[in-house]
Amino acid sequence: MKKDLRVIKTQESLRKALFTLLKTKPLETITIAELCRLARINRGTFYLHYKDVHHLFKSYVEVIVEDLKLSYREPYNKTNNNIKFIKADMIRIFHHVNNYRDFYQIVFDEHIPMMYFYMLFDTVRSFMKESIDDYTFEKVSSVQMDYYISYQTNAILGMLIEWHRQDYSTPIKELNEQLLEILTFKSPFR
Amino acid sequence: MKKDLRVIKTQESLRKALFTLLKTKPLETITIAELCRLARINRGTFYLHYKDVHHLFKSYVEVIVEDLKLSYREPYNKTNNNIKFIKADMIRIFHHVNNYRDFYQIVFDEHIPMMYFYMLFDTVRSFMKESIDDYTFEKVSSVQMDYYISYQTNAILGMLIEWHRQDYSTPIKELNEQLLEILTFKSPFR
DNA sequence: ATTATAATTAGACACGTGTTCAATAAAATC
DNA sequence: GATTTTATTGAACACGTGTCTAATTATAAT
Repeated sequence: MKKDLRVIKTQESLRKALFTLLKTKPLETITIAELCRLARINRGTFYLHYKDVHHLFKSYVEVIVEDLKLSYREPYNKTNNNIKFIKADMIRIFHHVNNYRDFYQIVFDEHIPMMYFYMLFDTVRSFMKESIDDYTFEKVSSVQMDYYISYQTNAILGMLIEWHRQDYSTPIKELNEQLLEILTFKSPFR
Repeated sequence: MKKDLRVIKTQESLRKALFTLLKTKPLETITIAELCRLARINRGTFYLHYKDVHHLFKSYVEVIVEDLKLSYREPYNKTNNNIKFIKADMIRIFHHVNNYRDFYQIVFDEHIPMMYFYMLFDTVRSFMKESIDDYTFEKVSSVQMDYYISYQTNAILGMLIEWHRQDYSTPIKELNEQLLEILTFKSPFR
Protein backbone atom coordinates (compact mmCIF):
# COMPACT_ATOMS: atom_id res chain seq x y z
CA MET A 1 0.00 0.00 0.00
CA LYS A 2 1.39 3.36 -1.02
CA LYS A 3 0.96 6.81 0.45
CA ASP A 4 -2.23 8.75 -0.18
CA LEU A 5 -1.74 11.33 -2.96
CA ARG A 6 -3.40 14.00 -0.86
CA VAL A 7 -0.82 13.54 1.87
CA ILE A 8 2.01 13.89 -0.61
CA LYS A 9 0.46 17.02 -2.07
CA THR A 10 -0.04 18.58 1.36
CA GLN A 11 3.48 17.87 2.55
CA GLU A 12 5.05 19.08 -0.67
CA SER A 13 3.06 22.30 -0.57
CA LEU A 14 4.20 22.96 2.98
CA ARG A 15 7.82 22.16 2.23
CA LYS A 16 7.73 24.45 -0.77
CA ALA A 17 6.12 27.23 1.27
CA LEU A 18 8.77 26.91 3.97
CA PHE A 19 11.51 26.97 1.38
CA THR A 20 10.04 30.12 -0.16
CA LEU A 21 9.63 31.90 3.16
CA LEU A 22 13.16 31.01 4.28
CA LYS A 23 14.48 33.14 1.44
CA THR A 24 12.83 36.23 2.88
CA LYS A 25 12.86 35.82 6.68
CA PRO A 26 14.49 33.85 9.51
CA LEU A 27 13.10 30.46 10.49
CA GLU A 28 12.17 31.59 13.99
CA THR A 29 9.81 34.26 12.66
CA ILE A 30 7.89 31.94 10.33
CA THR A 31 4.49 31.07 11.73
CA ILE A 32 2.31 28.07 11.00
CA ALA A 33 -0.54 30.34 9.94
CA GLU A 34 1.75 32.07 7.44
CA LEU A 35 2.96 28.77 5.99
CA CYS A 36 -0.59 27.50 5.61
CA ARG A 37 -1.81 30.66 3.91
CA LEU A 38 1.04 30.46 1.38
CA ALA A 39 0.64 26.70 0.84
CA ARG A 40 -3.14 27.02 0.63
CA ILE A 41 -3.48 24.37 3.28
CA ASN A 42 -5.93 24.44 6.15
CA ARG A 43 -4.14 25.16 9.39
CA GLY A 44 -5.75 22.14 11.01
CA THR A 45 -4.24 19.96 8.29
CA PHE A 46 -0.78 21.16 9.27
CA TYR A 47 -1.25 19.67 12.70
CA LEU A 48 -2.26 16.34 11.16
CA HIS A 49 1.31 16.07 9.86
CA TYR A 50 3.59 18.23 11.95
CA LYS A 51 3.81 19.35 15.56
CA ASP A 52 5.34 22.74 14.80
CA VAL A 53 7.48 24.58 12.26
CA HIS A 54 10.62 22.86 13.51
CA HIS A 55 9.10 19.47 12.87
CA LEU A 56 8.60 20.52 9.26
CA PHE A 57 12.09 22.00 9.03
CA LYS A 58 13.49 18.75 10.38
CA SER A 59 12.38 17.01 7.19
CA TYR A 60 14.82 19.31 5.39
CA VAL A 61 17.60 18.58 7.79
CA GLU A 62 17.14 14.89 7.19
CA VAL A 63 17.67 15.40 3.47
CA ILE A 64 20.85 17.39 4.07
CA VAL A 65 22.16 14.87 6.58
CA GLU A 66 21.44 12.13 4.05
CA ASP A 67 23.57 13.96 1.53
CA LEU A 68 26.34 14.26 4.09
CA LYS A 69 26.22 10.53 4.71
CA LEU A 70 26.19 9.82 0.99
CA SER A 71 29.14 12.05 0.28
CA TYR A 72 30.97 10.35 3.10
CA ARG A 73 30.41 6.91 1.62
CA GLU A 74 31.88 8.01 -1.68
CA PRO A 75 35.01 6.15 -2.66
CA TYR A 76 38.16 8.15 -2.11
CA ASN A 77 41.88 7.62 -1.80
CA LYS A 78 42.45 5.78 1.40
CA THR A 79 46.00 5.72 2.56
CA ASN A 80 47.52 3.95 5.47
CA ASN A 81 48.69 7.30 6.71
CA ASN A 82 46.27 8.08 9.50
CA ILE A 83 46.55 11.80 9.43
CA LYS A 84 45.87 11.88 5.73
CA PHE A 85 42.96 9.62 6.40
CA ILE A 86 41.26 11.75 9.02
CA LYS A 87 41.99 14.81 6.97
CA ALA A 88 40.30 13.33 3.92
CA ASP A 89 37.33 12.37 6.07
CA MET A 90 36.87 15.79 7.56
CA ILE A 91 37.60 17.81 4.49
CA ARG A 92 34.58 16.28 2.86
CA ILE A 93 32.50 17.55 5.78
CA PHE A 94 33.86 21.04 5.18
CA HIS A 95 32.90 20.74 1.53
CA HIS A 96 29.45 19.55 2.41
CA VAL A 97 28.86 22.44 4.82
CA ASN A 98 30.12 24.83 2.20
CA ASN A 99 27.69 23.42 -0.38
CA TYR A 100 24.77 23.92 1.97
CA ARG A 101 26.00 27.12 3.50
CA ASP A 102 22.57 28.80 3.46
CA PHE A 103 21.26 25.88 5.41
CA TYR A 104 24.04 25.75 8.01
CA GLN A 105 23.74 29.45 8.56
CA ILE A 106 20.30 28.64 9.91
CA VAL A 107 21.38 25.59 11.90
CA PHE A 108 24.21 27.43 13.69
CA ASP A 109 22.08 30.50 14.43
CA GLU A 110 21.90 31.28 18.13
CA HIS A 111 18.10 31.31 18.16
CA ILE A 112 17.81 27.82 16.69
CA PRO A 113 17.27 24.86 19.01
CA MET A 114 20.18 22.51 19.72
CA MET A 115 18.44 19.59 18.01
CA TYR A 116 19.95 20.30 14.59
CA PHE A 117 23.40 20.65 16.03
CA TYR A 118 22.90 17.28 17.68
CA MET A 119 21.79 15.76 14.38
CA LEU A 120 25.02 16.97 12.80
CA PHE A 121 26.95 15.86 15.85
CA ASP A 122 25.50 12.34 15.68
CA THR A 123 26.28 12.02 11.98
CA VAL A 124 29.84 13.24 12.24
CA ARG A 125 30.25 11.15 15.35
CA SER A 126 29.41 7.99 13.45
CA PHE A 127 32.09 8.87 10.88
CA MET A 128 34.55 9.61 13.63
CA LYS A 129 33.78 6.31 15.28
CA GLU A 130 34.49 4.46 12.06
CA SER A 131 37.75 6.28 11.54
CA ILE A 132 38.87 5.54 15.04
CA ASP A 133 37.66 1.95 15.09
CA ASP A 134 39.51 1.24 11.87
CA TYR A 135 42.74 2.85 12.85
CA THR A 136 43.03 2.48 16.55
CA PHE A 137 44.68 -0.67 17.71
CA GLU A 138 45.04 0.22 21.35
CA LYS A 139 42.22 -1.32 23.24
CA VAL A 140 40.31 0.84 25.67
CA SER A 141 37.01 0.40 27.46
CA SER A 142 33.84 1.41 25.61
CA VAL A 143 33.01 4.15 28.09
CA GLN A 144 36.40 5.66 27.47
CA MET A 145 35.76 5.40 23.75
CA ASP A 146 32.44 7.26 24.04
CA TYR A 147 34.17 10.24 25.58
CA TYR A 148 37.10 10.10 23.24
CA ILE A 149 34.91 10.00 20.15
CA SER A 150 32.64 12.81 21.35
CA TYR A 151 35.74 14.82 22.19
CA GLN A 152 37.18 14.43 18.71
CA THR A 153 33.81 14.92 17.01
CA ASN A 154 33.01 18.16 18.75
CA ALA A 155 36.52 19.42 18.13
CA ILE A 156 35.80 19.27 14.39
CA LEU A 157 32.43 20.94 14.95
CA GLY A 158 34.31 23.61 16.87
CA MET A 159 36.08 24.45 13.63
CA LEU A 160 32.71 24.67 11.88
CA ILE A 161 31.42 27.02 14.58
CA GLU A 162 34.50 29.19 14.16
CA TRP A 163 33.98 29.10 10.39
CA HIS A 164 30.36 30.12 10.85
CA ARG A 165 31.28 32.97 13.16
CA GLN A 166 33.77 34.24 10.64
CA ASP A 167 30.90 34.25 8.14
CA TYR A 168 32.43 31.38 6.17
CA SER A 169 35.06 33.79 4.96
CA THR A 170 37.89 31.30 5.37
CA PRO A 171 38.35 29.35 2.14
CA ILE A 172 38.11 25.57 2.36
CA LYS A 173 41.70 25.22 1.28
CA GLU A 174 42.77 27.19 4.32
CA LEU A 175 40.47 25.25 6.64
CA ASN A 176 42.11 22.16 5.26
CA GLU A 177 45.52 23.53 6.16
CA GLN A 178 44.30 24.59 9.59
CA LEU A 179 43.11 21.09 10.37
CA LEU A 180 46.36 19.54 9.19
CA GLU A 181 48.22 22.08 11.30
CA ILE A 182 46.15 21.25 14.37
CA LEU A 183 46.43 17.51 13.99
CA THR A 184 50.19 17.64 13.62
CA PHE A 185 50.59 20.50 16.06
CA LYS A 186 53.01 19.98 18.86
CA SER A 187 50.26 20.59 21.39
CA PRO A 188 51.06 22.68 24.46
CA PHE A 189 49.18 20.04 26.42
CA ARG A 190 51.75 17.34 26.00
CA MET B 1 21.70 57.38 40.68
CA LYS B 2 20.53 53.97 41.69
CA LYS B 3 17.88 51.70 40.24
CA ASP B 4 14.22 52.34 40.90
CA LEU B 5 12.90 50.08 43.66
CA ARG B 6 9.89 49.14 41.56
CA VAL B 7 12.12 47.82 38.83
CA ILE B 8 14.04 45.69 41.29
CA LYS B 9 10.82 44.34 42.76
CA THR B 10 9.41 43.52 39.33
CA GLN B 11 12.53 41.77 38.11
CA GLU B 12 12.96 39.79 41.31
CA SER B 13 9.34 38.67 41.22
CA LEU B 14 9.74 37.45 37.66
CA ARG B 15 13.01 35.69 38.35
CA LYS B 16 11.46 34.00 41.36
CA ALA B 17 8.42 32.95 39.34
CA LEU B 18 10.61 31.49 36.61
CA PHE B 19 12.67 29.62 39.17
CA THR B 20 9.51 28.19 40.71
CA LEU B 21 8.02 27.12 37.40
CA LEU B 22 11.26 25.52 36.25
CA LYS B 23 10.90 23.02 39.08
CA THR B 24 7.62 21.77 37.64
CA LYS B 25 7.89 22.10 33.86
CA PRO B 26 10.39 22.53 31.01
CA LEU B 27 11.55 26.03 30.05
CA GLU B 28 10.08 25.80 26.56
CA THR B 29 6.55 25.32 27.91
CA ILE B 30 6.64 28.32 30.24
CA THR B 31 4.63 31.24 28.88
CA ILE B 32 4.96 34.93 29.64
CA ALA B 33 1.31 35.04 30.72
CA GLU B 34 1.92 32.23 33.20
CA LEU B 35 5.00 33.92 34.64
CA CYS B 36 3.15 37.20 35.08
CA ARG B 37 0.18 35.60 36.79
CA LEU B 38 2.47 33.89 39.27
CA ALA B 39 4.63 36.97 39.81
CA ARG B 40 1.54 39.20 40.04
CA ILE B 41 3.03 41.45 37.41
CA ASN B 42 1.12 43.01 34.57
CA ARG B 43 1.98 41.33 31.31
CA GLY B 44 2.73 44.68 29.70
CA THR B 45 5.32 45.31 32.41
CA PHE B 46 7.14 42.13 31.41
CA TYR B 47 7.74 43.61 27.99
CA LEU B 48 9.17 46.76 29.54
CA HIS B 49 12.03 44.61 30.84
CA TYR B 50 12.32 41.50 28.69
CA LYS B 51 11.72 40.53 25.09
CA ASP B 52 10.68 36.97 25.82
CA VAL B 53 11.10 34.16 28.33
CA HIS B 54 14.60 33.42 27.05
CA HIS B 55 15.66 36.97 27.70
CA LEU B 56 14.62 36.48 31.32
CA PHE B 57 16.30 33.09 31.51
CA LYS B 58 19.46 34.65 30.17
CA SER B 59 19.78 36.68 33.35
CA TYR B 60 20.15 33.33 35.14
CA VAL B 61 22.72 32.11 32.71
CA GLU B 62 24.76 35.22 33.31
CA VAL B 63 24.85 34.46 37.02
CA ILE B 64 25.97 30.89 36.38
CA VAL B 65 28.60 31.98 33.87
CA GLU B 66 29.82 34.52 36.39
CA ASP B 67 30.29 31.73 38.90
CA LEU B 68 32.19 29.72 36.32
CA LYS B 69 34.51 32.65 35.70
CA LEU B 70 34.97 33.19 39.42
CA SER B 71 35.78 29.58 40.09
CA TYR B 72 38.26 29.70 37.25
CA ARG B 73 40.06 32.69 38.74
CA GLU B 74 40.50 30.90 42.04
CA PRO B 75 44.11 30.29 42.97
CA TYR B 76 45.20 26.71 42.42
CA ASN B 77 48.35 24.71 42.07
CA LYS B 78 49.93 25.74 38.87
CA THR B 79 52.66 23.49 37.71
CA ASN B 80 54.99 23.90 34.81
CA ASN B 81 53.71 20.61 33.49
CA ASN B 82 51.36 21.64 30.73
CA ILE B 83 49.15 18.61 30.76
CA LYS B 84 48.59 18.93 34.48
CA PHE B 85 47.82 22.55 33.86
CA ILE B 86 45.16 22.03 31.24
CA LYS B 87 43.73 19.22 33.29
CA ALA B 88 43.43 21.44 36.36
CA ASP B 89 41.78 24.11 34.22
CA MET B 90 39.19 21.82 32.74
CA ILE B 91 38.48 19.76 35.81
CA ARG B 92 37.15 22.84 37.47
CA ILE B 93 34.73 23.26 34.60
CA PHE B 94 33.52 19.71 35.18
CA HIS B 95 33.02 20.54 38.84
CA HIS B 96 31.15 23.68 37.99
CA VAL B 97 28.80 21.88 35.59
CA ASN B 98 28.24 19.22 38.19
CA ASN B 99 27.31 21.86 40.78
CA TYR B 100 24.74 23.39 38.47
CA ARG B 101 23.60 20.14 36.93
CA ASP B 102 19.90 21.09 37.00
CA PHE B 103 20.79 24.17 35.06
CA TYR B 104 22.96 22.49 32.45
CA GLN B 105 20.33 19.85 31.89
CA ILE B 106 18.21 22.72 30.58
CA VAL B 107 21.01 24.35 28.57
CA PHE B 108 21.96 21.12 26.77
CA ASP B 109 18.35 20.16 26.05
CA GLU B 110 17.66 19.71 22.35
CA HIS B 111 14.75 22.15 22.36
CA ILE B 112 16.79 24.99 23.82
CA PRO B 113 18.30 27.61 21.50
CA MET B 114 22.02 27.50 20.78
CA MET B 115 22.61 30.84 22.50
CA TYR B 116 23.32 29.32 25.90
CA PHE B 117 25.71 26.81 24.41
CA TYR B 118 27.50 29.71 22.77
CA MET B 119 27.66 31.58 26.07
CA LEU B 120 29.35 28.56 27.62
CA PHE B 121 31.53 28.18 24.54
CA ASP B 122 32.70 31.79 24.73
CA THR B 123 33.52 31.53 28.41
CA VAL B 124 35.45 28.28 28.12
CA ARG B 125 37.09 29.63 25.00
CA SER B 126 38.50 32.59 26.90
CA PHE B 127 39.99 30.15 29.44
CA MET B 128 41.37 28.01 26.67
CA LYS B 129 42.89 31.05 25.05
CA GLU B 130 44.68 31.98 28.26
CA SER B 131 45.98 28.46 28.72
CA ILE B 132 47.28 28.34 25.20
CA ASP B 133 48.68 31.86 25.18
CA ASP B 134 50.56 31.22 28.39
CA TYR B 135 52.01 27.91 27.39
CA THR B 136 52.43 28.01 23.67
CA PHE B 137 55.70 29.38 22.46
CA GLU B 138 55.38 28.49 18.84
CA LYS B 139 54.21 31.49 16.95
CA VAL B 140 51.32 31.06 14.56
CA SER B 141 49.07 33.50 12.79
CA SER B 142 46.03 34.80 14.69
CA VAL B 143 43.62 33.23 12.21
CA GLN B 144 45.23 29.89 12.82
CA MET B 145 44.93 30.49 16.54
CA ASP B 146 41.20 31.21 16.29
CA TYR B 147 40.56 27.83 14.74
CA TYR B 148 42.92 26.03 17.04
CA ILE B 149 41.35 27.52 20.16
CA SER B 150 37.78 26.85 18.98
CA TYR B 151 38.84 23.32 18.12
CA GLN B 152 40.22 22.66 21.59
CA THR B 153 37.36 24.46 23.31
CA ASN B 154 34.63 22.53 21.60
CA ALA B 155 36.51 19.29 22.19
CA ILE B 156 36.09 19.85 25.93
CA LEU B 157 32.43 20.77 25.41
CA GLY B 158 32.11 17.51 23.49
CA MET B 159 32.94 15.72 26.71
CA LEU B 160 30.25 17.73 28.49
CA ILE B 161 27.73 16.77 25.81
CA GLU B 162 28.68 13.12 26.21
CA TRP B 163 28.38 13.51 29.98
CA HIS B 164 24.95 15.08 29.57
CA ARG B 165 23.78 12.31 27.24
CA GLN B 166 24.88 9.73 29.73
CA ASP B 167 22.70 11.55 32.28
CA TYR B 168 25.75 12.75 34.21
CA SER B 169 26.19 9.19 35.41
CA THR B 170 29.97 9.28 34.96
CA PRO B 171 31.62 10.44 38.19
CA ILE B 172 33.86 13.50 37.97
CA LYS B 173 36.83 11.44 39.03
CA GLU B 174 36.36 9.27 35.97
CA LEU B 175 35.83 12.24 33.65
CA ASN B 176 39.08 13.54 35.01
CA GLU B 177 40.81 10.30 34.09
CA GLN B 178 39.16 10.29 30.67
CA LEU B 179 40.50 13.73 29.89
CA LEU B 180 43.98 12.82 31.06
CA GLU B 181 43.74 9.69 28.94
CA ILE B 182 42.69 11.65 25.88
CA LEU B 183 45.31 14.34 26.24
CA THR B 184 48.11 11.80 26.59
CA PHE B 185 46.54 9.39 24.14
CA LYS B 186 48.69 8.20 21.32
CA SER B 187 46.16 9.54 18.82
CA PRO B 188 45.42 7.47 15.73
CA PHE B 189 45.64 10.74 13.83
CA ARG B 190 49.35 11.19 14.26
C1' DA C 1 5.97 67.55 52.67
C1' DT C 2 5.36 68.82 48.00
C1' DT C 3 6.46 68.20 43.34
C1' DA C 4 8.31 66.01 39.42
C1' DT C 5 9.44 61.75 37.32
C1' DA C 6 8.92 57.33 35.85
C1' DA C 7 7.13 52.59 36.50
C1' DT C 8 3.13 49.97 36.64
C1' DT C 9 -1.51 49.03 35.57
C1' DA C 10 -6.04 47.68 33.19
C1' DG C 11 -8.06 47.36 29.03
C1' DA C 12 -8.20 46.76 24.31
C1' DC C 13 -6.58 45.38 19.69
C1' DA C 14 -5.25 42.08 15.80
C1' DC C 15 -3.04 38.09 15.24
C1' DG C 16 -1.09 33.21 16.27
C1' DT C 17 -1.72 28.57 18.71
C1' DG C 18 -3.54 24.10 19.44
C1' DT C 19 -7.63 21.51 19.60
C1' DT C 20 -12.26 19.83 18.38
C1' DC C 21 -16.37 19.08 15.34
C1' DA C 22 -19.35 17.85 11.59
C1' DA C 23 -19.33 18.39 6.60
C1' DT C 24 -17.07 17.54 2.41
C1' DA C 25 -14.09 15.88 -1.08
C1' DA C 26 -10.65 12.95 -2.78
C1' DA C 27 -8.43 8.68 -3.04
C1' DA C 28 -8.21 3.59 -2.47
C1' DT C 29 -10.69 -0.69 -2.73
C1' DC C 30 -13.97 -3.70 -4.31
C1' DG D 1 -18.48 2.55 -11.51
C1' DA D 2 -20.16 2.13 -6.89
C1' DT D 3 -18.67 1.90 -2.21
C1' DT D 4 -15.73 2.39 1.57
C1' DT D 5 -12.13 4.69 3.68
C1' DT D 6 -9.58 8.58 4.90
C1' DA D 7 -7.62 13.26 4.26
C1' DT D 8 -8.96 17.82 4.17
C1' DT D 9 -11.82 21.64 5.27
C1' DG D 10 -14.11 25.63 7.72
C1' DA D 11 -15.72 27.16 11.79
C1' DA D 12 -15.34 27.83 16.49
C1' DC D 13 -13.11 27.75 21.06
C1' DA D 14 -9.94 29.34 24.94
C1' DC D 15 -5.66 30.91 25.47
C1' DG D 16 -1.02 33.27 24.41
C1' DT D 17 1.55 37.21 21.95
C1' DG D 18 3.10 41.80 21.18
C1' DT D 19 1.78 46.48 21.12
C1' DC D 20 -0.64 50.54 22.43
C1' DT D 21 -3.25 53.81 25.12
C1' DA D 22 -4.69 56.67 29.28
C1' DA D 23 -5.04 56.38 34.20
C1' DT D 24 -2.84 55.40 38.39
C1' DT D 25 0.61 54.71 41.71
C1' DA D 26 5.24 54.33 43.68
C1' DT D 27 9.59 56.36 43.92
C1' DA D 28 13.09 60.03 43.52
C1' DA D 29 14.27 64.79 43.78
C1' DT D 30 13.46 69.22 45.68
